[in-house]
Amino acid sequence: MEKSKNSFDKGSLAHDRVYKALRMSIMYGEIKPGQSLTLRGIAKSYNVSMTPSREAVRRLVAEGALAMTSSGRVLTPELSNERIEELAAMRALIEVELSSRALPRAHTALIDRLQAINARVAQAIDDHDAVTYIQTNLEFHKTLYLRAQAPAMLATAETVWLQLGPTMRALYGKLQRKEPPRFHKIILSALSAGDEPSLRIAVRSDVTQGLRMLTS
Amino acid sequence: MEKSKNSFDKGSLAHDRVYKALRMSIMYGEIKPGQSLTLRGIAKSYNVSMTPSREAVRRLVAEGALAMTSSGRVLTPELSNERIEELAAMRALIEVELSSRALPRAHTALIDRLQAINARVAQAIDDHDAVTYIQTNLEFHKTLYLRAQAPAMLATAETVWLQLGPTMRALYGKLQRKEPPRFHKIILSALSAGDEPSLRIAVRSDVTQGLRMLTS
DNA sequence: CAAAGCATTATCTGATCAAATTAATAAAAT
DNA sequence: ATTTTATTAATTTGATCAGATAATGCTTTG
Repeated sequence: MEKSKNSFDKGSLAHDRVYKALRMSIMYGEIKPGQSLTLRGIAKSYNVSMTPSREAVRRLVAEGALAMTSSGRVLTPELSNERIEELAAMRALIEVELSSRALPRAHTALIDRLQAINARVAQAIDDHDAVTYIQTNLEFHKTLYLRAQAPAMLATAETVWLQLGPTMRALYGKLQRKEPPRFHKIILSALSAGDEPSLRIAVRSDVTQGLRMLTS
Repeated sequence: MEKSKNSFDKGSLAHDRVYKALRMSIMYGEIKPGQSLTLRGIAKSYNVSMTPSREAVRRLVAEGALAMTSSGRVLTPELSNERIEELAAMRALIEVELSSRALPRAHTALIDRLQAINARVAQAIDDHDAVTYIQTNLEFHKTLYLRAQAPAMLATAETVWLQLGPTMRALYGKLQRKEPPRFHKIILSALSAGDEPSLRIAVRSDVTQGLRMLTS
């Protein structure tokens, strides 16, 4: 099939494809902090021109996933300890609320799915696969929060994840994990028991623990 | 002086000028919900081509200030009651935290400035000037939160304000205010007294009260 | 009320311009 | 003579515009 350049199928616009691809690379930590990107380079990688590339980049800059110098150069931001602490606090704030809202709607089917995802997290740890680990870990949280029926909050949470992406990758390198995150299991029990206070504490701990290690 | 088209003075890029102008119009409620915009129209209004206009619009869409149909048409979003309730909950969550963090650094100079701003809020109410009311009201909050030294949280709060802009304008129309928001005064007293629990309750109430009226 | 033609609109590419970065070269100091 | 600094040229890079293309919405007609 020919590469029909000018047929925007409305589901696959050029800038959107570029955005999604870059977003994944960043959120899952495939791009390391401080690395610089050029619009022409991005354009070439995805077989598009500069305009859609710049739109994708601009969007990611707006979301805090990329940084721009005063001259318009693009690079992945290196976060200060203060910024990491602040983002971790936001995760705690928002995700605790999301889990609370999800709790009344969390039935067995959901818990089973979470358990399955958690198994994949464990597998990624066994394989020493950092990208898959981050990906499945976030999938665990997102699957739960989706039940909260709070799209604006979820979007905000994902924006924070995006900003922490490169950092989470660095984190994974430091702590040599051997076992799946223990708080995930506590989250699952609290969910089954309908125990809101425990759930809130467990989510807060899960979200905070790792990041705290980086700032010390 | 000639209209030098291709001199980007780096402080005044075309897309940035358009973005800032549109953002202000939206946040202060000058554009009413449901109103539709065209890229060509925006481009013409600001004497630029479509490319920077689209970038500005895209950014605002990413921030939730504008919505796009599947065909790329731009319009100010009309928020459902659920969405309004959710955004108000986010304001409460984040702004309570911001005020808590600002409290230890809030000295007399800051409180004086807040009092001055509050006087301008009252003036705007006297003048029945909705735009200035919303503007100064947000300035009151922002001035306080700036002291929290938490740029990521503040940015998130401002994004929420942006999404609520058109709604806040509608709100102002419904409740015919005669006096300045009473919670502002409680916030100021709590600040002076260093009373964190009162501050948190006052901020939460101030943020929640008005929006709640809209959803009923 | 349905269909076809017309006008409007957004998306993308390629070209052009200006700024910024890098490379190269010359000058100066140790 | 070697290293450092200053200056200048060349290259890279981002921002913008105008034009071409295709999809969408609207109007008119059967």
